[in-house]
Amino acid sequence: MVDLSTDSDSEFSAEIPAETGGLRMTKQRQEVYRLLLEQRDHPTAQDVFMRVKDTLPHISLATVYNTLEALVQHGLVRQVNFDREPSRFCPNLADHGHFHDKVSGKIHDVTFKQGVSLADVLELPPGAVVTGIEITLRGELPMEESAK
Amino acid sequence: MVDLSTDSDSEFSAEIPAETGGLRMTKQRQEVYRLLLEQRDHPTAQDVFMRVKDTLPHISLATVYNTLEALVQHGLVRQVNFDREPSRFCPNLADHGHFHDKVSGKIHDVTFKQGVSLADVLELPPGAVVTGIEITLRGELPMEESAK
DNA sequence: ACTAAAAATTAGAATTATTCTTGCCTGTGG
DNA sequence: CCACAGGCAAGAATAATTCTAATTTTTAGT
Repeated sequence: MVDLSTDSDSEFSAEIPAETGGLRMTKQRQEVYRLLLEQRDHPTAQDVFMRVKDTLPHISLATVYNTLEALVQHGLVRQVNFDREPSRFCPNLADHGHFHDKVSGKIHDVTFKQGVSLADVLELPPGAVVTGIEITLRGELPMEESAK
Repeated sequence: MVDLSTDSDSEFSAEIPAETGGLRMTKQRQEVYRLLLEQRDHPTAQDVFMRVKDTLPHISLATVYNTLEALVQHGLVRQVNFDREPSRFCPNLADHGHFHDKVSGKIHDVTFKQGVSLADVLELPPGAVVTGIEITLRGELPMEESAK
């Protein structure tokens, strides 16, 4: 317990770190987030659960779900869905889509070419305000590439 | 699957109608398919179930699921997913994406502008062979338009 | 430090969309 | 008529996720 000054006027303690989007960083959230940043292979909640147990053996699956939701709400992580498969989680915040390789089962991030905007490509309903985009590609990669 | 005739000569019975992609058309399948073609508002399996009961009161939900799956397998209908919501079904076979209006809850088909190909826009992994694309937009439409 | 209030965690129950199982029915060909 | 294949219905089973209730941890005030 660090004893903070009991001084009356005083500056307030550090504002919530912008980096975490105002999310209180508990052990569990730190570990889950760190793990997502470290292994960027788009794990499911189950995957995260199994991995995080190495460092936090007592964590519960519910906490993993709660944590992932909190990270998503606070904009630190994106939730990605393929058909009806379990959701996957991705710490890449840049605008991007996902290529799902049928052969290896791996998912690759796919960025947009410079200078193109989706509006250039799609016949949007007039007046539409787009707040979110999701692009999913399915296909195959030659072996050498999918081993990447 | 389809049993090809083992007969030596003989004409074959009428070829499977191309229109149905080789799917045997029962009452249930006809109704479900007709309904999808008629009300193109991207219904869920539940929606279809409720609607089709008007004409086939004894149909079961399992049959609706089976039928929708069969229609999808045979390429007559597309299955569309938004996040983890129940799947929706869409008889529009042309390449298109979906715009999900938060306000009205309605889903609008979004076609590609002429002459653009996704490969022009995305930084695909080298060698990638794309077999399927899914584009989902989320946002809002001004009132007049969403009433359309 | 002491305490009350707020937020997070946990374990397990509940929910929900979907799939599976089992038995019955129907249409077709021999 | 009989056998067989495919379809259908009803309900059970499954799987991902969410909810509930109880406990623990953190925060803030004094």
